[in-house]
Amino acid sequence: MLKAKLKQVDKYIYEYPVEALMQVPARIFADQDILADLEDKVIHQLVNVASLPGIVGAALAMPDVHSGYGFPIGGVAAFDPGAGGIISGGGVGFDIACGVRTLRTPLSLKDLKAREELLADELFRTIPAGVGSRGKLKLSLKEMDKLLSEGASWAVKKGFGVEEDLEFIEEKGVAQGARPDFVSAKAKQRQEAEMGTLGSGNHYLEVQVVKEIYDVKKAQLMGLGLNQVVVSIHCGSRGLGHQIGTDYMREMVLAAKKSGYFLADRELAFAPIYSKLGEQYLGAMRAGINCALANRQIITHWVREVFKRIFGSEVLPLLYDVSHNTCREEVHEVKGKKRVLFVHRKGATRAFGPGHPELPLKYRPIGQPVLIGGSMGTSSYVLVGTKKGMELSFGSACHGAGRVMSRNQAKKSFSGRELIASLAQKGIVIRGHSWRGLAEEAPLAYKDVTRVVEVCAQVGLVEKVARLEPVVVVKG
DNA sequence: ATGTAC
Repeated sequence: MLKAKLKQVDKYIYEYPVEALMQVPARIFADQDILADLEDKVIHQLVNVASLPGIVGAALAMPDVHSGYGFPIGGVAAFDPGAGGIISGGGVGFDIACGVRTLRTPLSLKDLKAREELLADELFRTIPAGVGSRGKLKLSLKEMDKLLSEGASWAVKKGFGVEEDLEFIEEKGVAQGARPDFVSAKAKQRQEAEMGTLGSGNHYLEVQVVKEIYDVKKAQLMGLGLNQVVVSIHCGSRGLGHQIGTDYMREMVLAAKKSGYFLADRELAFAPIYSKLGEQYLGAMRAGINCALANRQIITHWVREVFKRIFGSEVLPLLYDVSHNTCREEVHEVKGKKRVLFVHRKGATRAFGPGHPELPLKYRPIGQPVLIGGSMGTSSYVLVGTKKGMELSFGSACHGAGRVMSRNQAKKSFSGRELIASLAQKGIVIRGHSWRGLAEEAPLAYKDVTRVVEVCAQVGLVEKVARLEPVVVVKG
């Protein structure tokens, strides 16, 4: 049991000390319950990450951590390119730039006036979702390359959304340095009819109500009030991101064999940031980020059209958009020195503190909005990043509830029909594309998101602003 | 997460 070697270093911080090939310690943000459920495999994966060349500080795990492909989901690791730092496909994940965005509406819960069923039908009809879902757009190769270079900005130019939206997306809606020429033809082919689709698994579109406010001032600044209706979209880069992951993880394994790098786990294959393969993956991954940002932007436009048809609502303003599967070049202060680092966040959200120059002026005084999606039928949270988070976690926080049960296990344990009945009892209207898919997302297959958020808040990585509850859920 | 196996 690797868990036995964990030492508590602070109230909710546990550390696995440096040993063998580790360059830095591993650190887990958790309470007793989360620790009790922690898989040994997670610690093993963290130890592997902590042993990678050029890692800085510590290999980190958020309270929603669970084991993933090579690198834990809920993991954060920063690398110094000048110190031999690496980039790993497994450290980003297959669904590149999977993320959440939240839109404000001018409606309060009572304004829905029992039109939840109609709203659910219209959203379900308008936004394609489900495994292998194909959209209403078919892109030429040339157009695809523009999209991969320009992200959400491409979508806005095409009439999906408004210029103001870009201000409220990380990196202003465009990952710079994207290289569509480093993305395989196969990846582009898979995506040509998938723009503006939600996908499956834990991806969703939810109409939610602000149920609780923890910080009135910050909520006001974000334009959130009690009982207000908002819309959250959780999806990613679909087939394109997955194919980029597949292509480059294979290349990274081959490169290791060729160059004689030691791989503790072939799923955690990597390339030096300063290498041809490292540059290629970075360029392709950034193209994947742009794909996901454009995807959420297109869906946003269709959500707005539905609200306009049903409620006559004007444009629903974008509160913010976060991506939780990325590797980004950022400046961080380490032991009093500013360093350029490549921060992997896999199932972890960027959570920059107040004053950070990357933040839109509107939010700069309070910190970056951090959007946390719950499991199906449970709460979501709006948080903000903190100064302490900049010091403890390279400005990062959790991303959601985190699985405690595999998809297969959940499929065997729960029935989609029963889930819908129990959600209906809570007054939640749900539309899904697959019974089996619904069972995989049963709330009991996940940790309690409230506890996960509480640990992040207690450690000081974030401050709580508001809690949202679903009213209408559309699943893939 | 994923053209739910290459």
